[in-house]
Amino acid sequence: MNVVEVSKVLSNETRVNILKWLKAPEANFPPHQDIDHFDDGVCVGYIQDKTGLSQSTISTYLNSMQQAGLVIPTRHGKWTYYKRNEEVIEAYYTTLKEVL
Amino acid sequence: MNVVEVSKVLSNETRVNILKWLKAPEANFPPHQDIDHFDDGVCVGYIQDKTGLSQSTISTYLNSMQQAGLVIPTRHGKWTYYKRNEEVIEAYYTTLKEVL
DNA sequence: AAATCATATCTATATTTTTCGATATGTCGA
DNA sequence: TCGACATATCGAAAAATATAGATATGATTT
Repeated sequence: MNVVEVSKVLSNETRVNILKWLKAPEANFPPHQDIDHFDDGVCVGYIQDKTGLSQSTISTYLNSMQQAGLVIPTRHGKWTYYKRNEEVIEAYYTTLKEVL
Repeated sequence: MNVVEVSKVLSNETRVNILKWLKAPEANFPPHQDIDHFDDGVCVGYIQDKTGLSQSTISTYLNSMQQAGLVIPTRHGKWTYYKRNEEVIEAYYTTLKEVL
């Protein structure tokens, strides 16, 4: 976990919101068509709808978040689901507390 | 305390280092000429020396850190001392934990 | 196999951030 | 009050980020 890299992700309102929403997918997103759970997170399209930004922008965001280790992608058919990576998020807190 | 604004500050290695160093000034900086304590933090010149960056860059950094509420400046004669603002740093942790 | 759908990647432009040198401001000492 | 010193601010160039449309890839459906 790289503090600077994670901080870059968090220095954008939309990306912070995505992480926030993914904390409670049932409350923030409609149910998926093919699956009846959010165990692997939420598909890109739903996240895009909620932000109002373009598909490519959201895909880029999610990619940077994945690079930083904050989210984990899982492919289900034609959809990619993204969920939070709680370990890395926790590690960010911990490292900040230690280092800062 | 604004999460995005603070995150922007933390998305730079040098600025993270400055906060780190200011946690233990005695260990990281030489004693000041005019004062024999670090109660108000460390003067800009010492911080600049330690980073190797230009005077104007460090002044800009410290200004952005102050805007974000992370540090508090105090003027002593011709020197400006900067110290950490523990309350805001703590608020950042707390808010992250809640929000994220 | 072709059309369709979801997502990723590429390319390009606009905006923001980084960083510096030059200059301004404020303070002290001669 | 004048020069020297510490810091702040200004203006500019380079680098990074944001964002979108176009296109590519991978999977499903017909």
